[in-house]
Amino acid sequence: MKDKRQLIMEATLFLFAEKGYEGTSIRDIAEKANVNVAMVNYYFGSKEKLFENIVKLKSSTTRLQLDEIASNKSLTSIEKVEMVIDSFIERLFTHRVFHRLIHQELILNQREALQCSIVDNLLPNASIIKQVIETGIKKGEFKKVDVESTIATLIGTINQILLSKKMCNRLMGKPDDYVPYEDAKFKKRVSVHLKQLMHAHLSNK
Amino acid sequence: MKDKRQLIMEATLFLFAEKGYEGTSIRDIAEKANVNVAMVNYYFGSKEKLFENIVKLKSSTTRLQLDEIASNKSLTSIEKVEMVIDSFIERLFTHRVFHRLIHQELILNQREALQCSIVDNLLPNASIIKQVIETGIKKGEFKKVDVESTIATLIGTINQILLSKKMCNRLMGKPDDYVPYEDAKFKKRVSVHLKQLMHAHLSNK
DNA sequence: AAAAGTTAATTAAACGTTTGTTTAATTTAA
DNA sequence: TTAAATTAAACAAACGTTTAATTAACTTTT
Repeated sequence: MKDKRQLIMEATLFLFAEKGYEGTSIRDIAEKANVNVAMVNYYFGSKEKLFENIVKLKSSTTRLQLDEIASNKSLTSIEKVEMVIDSFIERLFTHRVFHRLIHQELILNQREALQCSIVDNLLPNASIIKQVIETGIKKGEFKKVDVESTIATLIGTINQILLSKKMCNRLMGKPDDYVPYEDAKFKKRVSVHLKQLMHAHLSNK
Repeated sequence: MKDKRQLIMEATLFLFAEKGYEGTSIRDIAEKANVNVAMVNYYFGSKEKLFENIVKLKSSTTRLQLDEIASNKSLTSIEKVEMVIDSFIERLFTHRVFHRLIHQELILNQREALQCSIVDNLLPNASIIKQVIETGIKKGEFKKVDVESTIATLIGTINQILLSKKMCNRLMGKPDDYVPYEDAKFKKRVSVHLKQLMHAHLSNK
């Protein structure tokens, strides 16, 4: 049987992403994790500390793939961008529950400290892409685009698709009960779109 | 002196967008609007109905400009896209507080009915853009792109910039206390980026 | 190996607040 | 005089958290 700490964190992650921080009660969490209410405060001290624990744990595993791509010297800039796109899509789609949770916190302006730690954890990823694009521009492989806005487009497109299932399905012409995030075809579609988009936007053919 | 109904709705809009639905109490609202707690339920019946009232009121004023652009026959498709971009940026930047609020609701999966009415109100705008792009493709002015994904890029880019000030500033290389949304230069920057992007992505030069 | 002792894990119940909402009384306006 | 607007106070329910008692899991001692 699983560690209760872990059971609680998994249940919390799921419920927070589904119903938000304020919308989820400790009793909800305890029920979902099949533990006594008191266990949550026993292991984590408080609801807010439980939240911080989850964010820290989940954030610690990030950023490895991106670094690898950026530092690979046998790739052209556009190849790197394409790999970054696939890496991003794969990562965000897989961790979409957590992704939705941290974006709820970003949109909300409460819990300043937590928001800072989220931004600090997300930004290095953006910086790697930034570096890739800037290098491409210096080498003359890319046009002189607005690098920061281009990153906003990359991340924003994926977020637009990822953060609201209902909106995504309606926008992409799918039925309401369709679950796009587990469909490999759908992932491929987003990947192809972003690669075409970035190629047209960046490449100095 | 202003109508109390309106005072309550304005205070609610501000607080909901700032602290979320669950994070805002009726007492918070009453204090901000300088009215008695009982006034909220007296005028609106319940917290949830108050929410619905705000969404309906704010949504009713949408969609007029976009229709005008789409049906203007003296414009080329790319000109229409450019005008849609500016119209979108202007609109979302101006109503960014409300915009943040409804996106909180979209990301959360509670309050199904409210989510539906939000999607129903946002989607027609997307459909107009869709129609513009599809017409451009049929006329041969545009490449055969993934129309739905292209719209996700358009909206997603603006959302990425609009929904979190902290993330926006860090991403765009601005100091933390900078307020991008009231800076005309910043709006211009986003507009220029999106137009360049869409031109490269769509145009069949 | 059994018993006793010690710590950790787990529980049901209660704590004091805060929540959205309602009541019943009072003031204001028509 | 009548209806609408406004108020302070109270309502029950739900909240995060704590308590005090009990069980389980190890250690140590015999």
